[in-house]
Amino acid sequence: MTRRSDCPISNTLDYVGDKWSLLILRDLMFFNKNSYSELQNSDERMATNILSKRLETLELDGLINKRTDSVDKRKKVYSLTKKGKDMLPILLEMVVWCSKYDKTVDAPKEVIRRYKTDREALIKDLQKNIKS
Amino acid sequence: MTRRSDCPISNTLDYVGDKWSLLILRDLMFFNKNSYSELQNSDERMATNILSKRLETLELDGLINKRTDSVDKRKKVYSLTKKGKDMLPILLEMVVWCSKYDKTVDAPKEVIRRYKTDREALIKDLQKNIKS
DNA sequence: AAATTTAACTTGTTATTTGCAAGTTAAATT
DNA sequence: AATTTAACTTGCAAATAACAAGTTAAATTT
Repeated sequence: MTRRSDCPISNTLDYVGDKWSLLILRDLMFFNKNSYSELQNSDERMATNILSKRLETLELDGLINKRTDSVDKRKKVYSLTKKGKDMLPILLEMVVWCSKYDKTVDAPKEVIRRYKTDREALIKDLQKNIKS
Repeated sequence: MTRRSDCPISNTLDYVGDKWSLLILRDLMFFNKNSYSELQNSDERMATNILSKRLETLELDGLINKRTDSVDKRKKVYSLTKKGKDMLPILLEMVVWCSKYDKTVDAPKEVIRRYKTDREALIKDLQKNIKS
């Protein structure tokens, strides 16, 4: 999307302010998914053409990398760049907000607990565990 | 929007995962705007019918309140609920992320500085300053 | 008190984006 | 050689957003 203003929030939304991009980042971040088919099979069931387009723009925007698997040449491996991994705090805050206001949601309790005591360390830990 | 899954991130996006909602919250949060015309005149220039619809759903979702101004009856006053104010950390993380990766953006330096030293206090301060 | 302005919308209409179903291609497996 | 799998693409319908213009009720000006 074209830049709407000089506001950092607006600008961030120009990157990921659509219905799907942050869910792709979530899957790469928290569920260690890395292939097209894994991404397609998440609970929200994104349409294949939309997934394809989003992956393309996320790559163009430098949030993810795409490479071909060295053993299975059909397979493409998607991974987060540093820029992409650095969106983790945004997603974490969404988890925290939602688990406060919607108790029916599947929030990981251990994450919520650690968030309250040592947020910084939690973020580093979570980022460390992301597959490159 | 209808709930896509039980994921807290997906669910948060079902509230505010469109192009405009978070910008409305931003204006109410950081710029102390409270009227329709003020919201309409932000840099991104949202179309009036879209603004109208978004305000309606944000109110239905319990993120904002709408009341009639006591002196000028034409005027509607929009304000954030606690639930809405609690989205501030999400927006703050967007400011932090974007100012790290796009130096051409108008990020408030004092906020970025305070974020690094005392995030907690900064959030409370910013929330305290929001007009009810 | 009538005419004008203002705030907050609504109503068409067009353009863009999303969603669904089916089809394609190249590589791997049977 | 035939089938399956992974990662897409294509075409079309439905939903959403964008643009321009019009409406309504209250306030202000003349």
